[in-house]
This record gives sequence, structure tokens and C-alpha cells, in this order.
Amino acid sequence: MHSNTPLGRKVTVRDIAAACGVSRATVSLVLRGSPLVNKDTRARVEAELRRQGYVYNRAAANLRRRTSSSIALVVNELANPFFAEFAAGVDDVVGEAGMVTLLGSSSESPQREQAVLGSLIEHGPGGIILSPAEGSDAGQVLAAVGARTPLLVFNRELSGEQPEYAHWDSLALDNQQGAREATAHLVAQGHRRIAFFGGHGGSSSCRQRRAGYRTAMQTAGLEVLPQWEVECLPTRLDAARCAEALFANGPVPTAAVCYNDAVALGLMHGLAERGLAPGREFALTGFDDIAEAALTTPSLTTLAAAPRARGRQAAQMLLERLRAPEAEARRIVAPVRLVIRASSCAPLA
Amino acid sequence: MHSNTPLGRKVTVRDIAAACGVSRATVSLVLRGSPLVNKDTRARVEAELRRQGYVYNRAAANLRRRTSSSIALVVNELANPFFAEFAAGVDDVVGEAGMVTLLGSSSESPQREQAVLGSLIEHGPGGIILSPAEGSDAGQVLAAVGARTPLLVFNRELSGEQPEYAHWDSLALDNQQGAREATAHLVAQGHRRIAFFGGHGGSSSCRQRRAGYRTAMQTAGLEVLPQWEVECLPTRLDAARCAEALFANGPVPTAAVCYNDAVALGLMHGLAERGLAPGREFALTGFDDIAEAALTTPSLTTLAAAPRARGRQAAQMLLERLRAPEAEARRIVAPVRLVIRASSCAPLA
DNA sequence: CGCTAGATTTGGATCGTTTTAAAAACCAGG
DNA sequence: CCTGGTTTTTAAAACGATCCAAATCTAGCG
Repeated sequence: MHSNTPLGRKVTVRDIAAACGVSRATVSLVLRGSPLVNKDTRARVEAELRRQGYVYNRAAANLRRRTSSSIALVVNELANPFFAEFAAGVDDVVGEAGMVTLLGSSSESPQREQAVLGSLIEHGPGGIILSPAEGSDAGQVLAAVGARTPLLVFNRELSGEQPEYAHWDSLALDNQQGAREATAHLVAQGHRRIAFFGGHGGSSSCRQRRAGYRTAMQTAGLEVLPQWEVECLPTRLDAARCAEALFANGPVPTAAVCYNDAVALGLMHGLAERGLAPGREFALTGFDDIAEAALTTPSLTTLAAAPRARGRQAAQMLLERLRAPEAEARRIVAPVRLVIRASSCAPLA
Repeated sequence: MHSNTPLGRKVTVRDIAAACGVSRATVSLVLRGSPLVNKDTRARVEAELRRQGYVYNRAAANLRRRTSSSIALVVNELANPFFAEFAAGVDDVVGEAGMVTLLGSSSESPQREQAVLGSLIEHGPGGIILSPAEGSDAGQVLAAVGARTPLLVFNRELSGEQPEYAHWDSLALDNQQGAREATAHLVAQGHRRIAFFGGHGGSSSCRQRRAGYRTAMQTAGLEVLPQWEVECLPTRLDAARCAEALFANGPVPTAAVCYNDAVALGLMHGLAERGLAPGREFALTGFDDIAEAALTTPSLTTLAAAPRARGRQAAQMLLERLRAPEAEARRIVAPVRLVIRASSCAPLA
């Protein structure tokens, strides 16, 4: 393969052209498979390309053609399996399109998000997929991204005023409908006192899920007591810690709709520590359907968001946008699917 | 901020220069903070940069300077939390260095790995971090990467002949030592009949862990029966399925060193189904220390590999290599830490 | 053999930035 | 006003690939 350039300079179209006795333009035509070039010439050039171990310099080509061959992905926390799956989905589609993913992580901090966006944008991505950090401001983000790079916002809403002129695509989960279904399912199981457990009012997804819960309760003619809406960090540890808040005072719930799976698993742990058997003496549901949900005991009833599929979808939307820059902005809300497992038992009494 | 370029062309140093009545060279000097330029001129230019919403074109700069501002990361499966953490660590350090991460995923297929490497290399990364797919061949990888881009291999060894001229850095986990410690710990707890459970002989990490297990058994003067080395896919499901193989014939083990945490959790499940209480009637250890390990019941004794720290380390190693391209190749084996929890109980009798 | 249509090939400018060597501007001292 | 030494500024040539218009080549035809 790549022969005798162990230390020499990088091999360019110029070298190939010289070796073949043709012009750089011809080599360029061969590279992009133009039908203009003669069969023999093409063969000769291709052989030489292999012989010298030529590697295409996409940056140079992009510069000249004023195109891009990358998509930037900025995610609030890559280590979170949900976003890792999402990123994997994005990268699948981006890769299939012959482009490359530029990765950035904001660690849930709007400041870092700004810095990361600024750095990525200098590399001239064709578009940006952003899963905003909590509290990330629309104006700031748009200023960093600029007007010429299409933006797709995933999962959360940007806070702050939404400048009317700026239009970006968005892909979100149907949080409200999901929480509504989970609540309705628990109601159907016979529960009357149902709590909403976990999450943080600052995040749009939590507000939406809580809204879905309330709607469903109202539809069922059930009351929501204030002490049934417990806030906690969206981590297992904090959820376990906050479990007792559910039983502090007043009529105790027999079931809970949890903000997400991590919280639900934490709550299970907390319940077990209080001597309450989750899935038998207390029913609960999660949100996300992480890998673990099917494997815990009891297995967890939850809402599948299919993060990998969402990643693929987000990338596809952005690629379509690149093809039609002037098309109307799209706001897609992806449905979630209720997966019924063992944790959402009927009440004992 | 960026004012009146809603549809116009991209703004370049040329535009700034024209607006300020200076040459492009001067603007360039301002951009990179050269001390050569006069205070007033600098201020004037910087104001104009802001006014026009200039964004630096790093690709063009890299072309001219023959430098790179990116690191490619190719991982066998991003959706795996271990690698997601690793990727997050890499991106942290890469970002701190003002560079950007190019992401690629091989989905554990050497063919896709080749394709991904080929695509990434065209974008001219300064270096590549590769966690090889199983069965990925050294010669092929080196051909794809080329001789001029430093390579760091993480976690697994490349199979096939190792060309002597090619030297790359590597960062691996101390699989052997880890398995040895886990085994020794079980021995110290009083176990005599200890199995090695799960994993697949094709992977170098499995072979190494098994070797550590054997060494420790030998050191303790204990025998290893062939039916105590059970192979299975490194997934929970398959591990649960294979649990019974441990009890098929001959003297049954009272403890098992598992290939990794997923396998250990699967085995727990399988044991429970046979009516054996893991952590009381049967002891076991894992490997990786995934988030779940601390939260299952019983909590899992395991070897912490600190994937995020490994990611940071890998990126640091590669950045150092960029600074000293001619330095001797480094092979670092990172220690793992035994985390003792409830699953590694003493034997009953 | 001249001429033309069609097939191939090519010189040179260009993308946006950096660099180098040299020009210009400035300043103080004579 | 000139000289020599600092600062500042700049023209023009890169980097590697592409594109356009124009040049060259080929074969066919009268």
C-alpha cells in the first residue's frame, strides 16, 4: 500500500500529477470520479494514488468548495447512557452520509456550552445538534452559533426570549403524553393516591412530565396533594435519600410516577430500606427505558424514548435541513412508548 | 454582537482589514495576539471583529500552518457506558487543550473500523485514539492510519503481526493483576473452589484476566478444574443463561471471579433463579465498577477501572506525543482498584 | 487535407489564513 | 535635514484542492 513516504512530506495531488505526467486538475477529476477523464488516464492515476499512499485532504477541498463535511454534536453529559445512545445514533447517520461528528460536552454548564460552541463553530461544521445544558439561554446560543449554521435543538427547550427572526429545528420527546400514559396506567391498576417523584423544576422536561401527570390525575378525578410532588436531583443516590419525603405527612401514596429511570431505581432502593417491597407494596414507573430497567427486580415499567433512534432522527433532520436551508423550521415531538413491566403492580388493599 | 450579515457571505479577515483600512496581515496578527501590533490598531481591529461577528476559520489556518486542531476518537461501542465515560474523559482533555474531538464508532466490526478510520484520517486529525474492535488487525489499522498520524491504542491489543517499524503508544488496564487480586480476595475469605466465569477467549482482556485468576489460584496452591472456566457472551442475558454450567458436574464452586460486571450481574440473576442467594451462599466479583455495581443487592465487589480517568490519561498521552513525535513509544498499563462490597462473602460452611 | 464536433486535458485563479522579508513610519540625536 | 535604530505595517507567496474557460487532441467527413 503506502510505500516509501515514511518521513517525507505529505503526498498531494501535485505529487500524483507529477508522477503521472498529468495536471493537478486531472488528478482532481479522478478523485471525485468525474466521467470526463479518459479510462486509461484514470487507471494510471488511481494506481499512482495507491502506490504513493495518497490521502485526501478534505479540509482543503472544503475550503475551496465552501462546503462542510462535519456535524457538531454538543451534549450536556456524554457519560449519561441516554445521551451516549443518542450520540451513537447521531454518529451512525452522520457516518453513513460520509461526514464526521465533532463532539462537545457541556457538563450541564451554560458557560462551558458557550465555550464549546465557540470552539466547534470555528471548525466550520455544516450544522449543529445541541442538547442544551439546563438554563442555557436562547440568545447566547444563537450568538455563538451564528446565523449561517443550521441548529437543531434536542430534548430541551432553550430558555429566555426566543428571537423571532431566528428559526431552528427541534426534536423533543413527548414528555407530557408519556407521563399522562404512565399515570393513567397506574390509575387503571387501581391506584388512587399517586405521587410524582423526582426531577427538578428548572428543567423543561420535568415541567412537562409533571404537567402530564396532573392532567391525567385530573381526568381521572383524583386529587394531587402538594406533598406528593417531591423534587430531587435526577440521580439514583439523591432519589434514594428523598424517598421518605413521600411518607412524611398526610395520606401516603400507593404509587409514584417517577421523573426518570434513575430516580425510579433510587426510589426502589429507598423503599426497600424502609421495608416496603417495590412492585408489590408500592407501584412505580420510570422514564427513558435504560438498559437496566428490564433487569432489575422488580423490572421497571417505564416509557421508552429510544435514544438511539432519536439520535438517528436528529441527524437525519439536520441533513435534510442542509439540503433545504430555506425550508420552514420543523418542531418534531417524538412519541414515547409505555413499556409495562413488574414494578407497576396493583395496590394491595 | 454580530450585526448585519444575516444573509451575506461569510466574513473574513479581508472584510475586517478593508473596514479598518489595514492589511490582512495586520488583522491576522491581532487574531493571534501578536505583540507586534500597535495598541490603537489592535483596539480598532478587535472592535471591528466584534462588530462584524467574525468567526475564525480554523480549517484555513490549519491548512496554511500545516497543523491540526483535532483528535480522532474511534471506539468500538459508544453506547457502552464504559466507553461513553472514556469518551467523555477524552473530550474533556481535548477540549481543555483547545482542540476538538472527531468521533467514530466501529460497532465492534473491523470493517466498519477501517471505513471510519479512513474517513476520519481525511479530516487531518493530529492524532488518533483507538479502542479496537475485536479481531481488528494491526497491519490493516496501520495502513489506514498512515505513518504520519500518531496512534494510541486503548484497552485491547491489535491482533496479527506487529510490524516492528511501526510504533504506537498504548494504554491498557492491568487485567491480569486485577483478576489476581479479586481471586486472592476470595481465597482470603476462605474459598477453595473458585471459578472463572464469562467472557470470550477471543478477546485479549479475557485471556489476561483468566491468566491472573490462574496465577492466583496456583499461588494459593488451589486446583482449577476445567469445568470451572465457563465462557459466555459478555452480556447479562447470556451470563444468566450460562449460570448452570457451573453446577453441571463435579465439585461445585463456592465462588466465581467474573469477566466483568455485566456478567457478574447476569450470574447473580442466574443464581437467584436456582435458589442460591448471591452474596450469602455464593460469592462473586466483577470487573469495571459500573454505576450499578454499588446499587444492586447484594452490592458487587469489583475492580474499578475509572474509565473517565483513563480517557483523560489517553488524551494526555496523545497530546504529549504530539509535542514529542520522535520520543520512544509508551506502553502504559493502568492499575485497577479492588472495591470490596457485599457480594464477596465468606463461604457458608 | 482542412474543418468541426466531441472528448480530454490544463493553466491559473481561488477559498481564508499565515508567514517572511522587506518597506514604511516614527523618533531621537547630531 | 539627515542618520540609524525602533516600531508597525504590508505585499505576496504559500497551504492543497477545485473550478472555469480555454486549449489540445481525436476522429469523422466532404
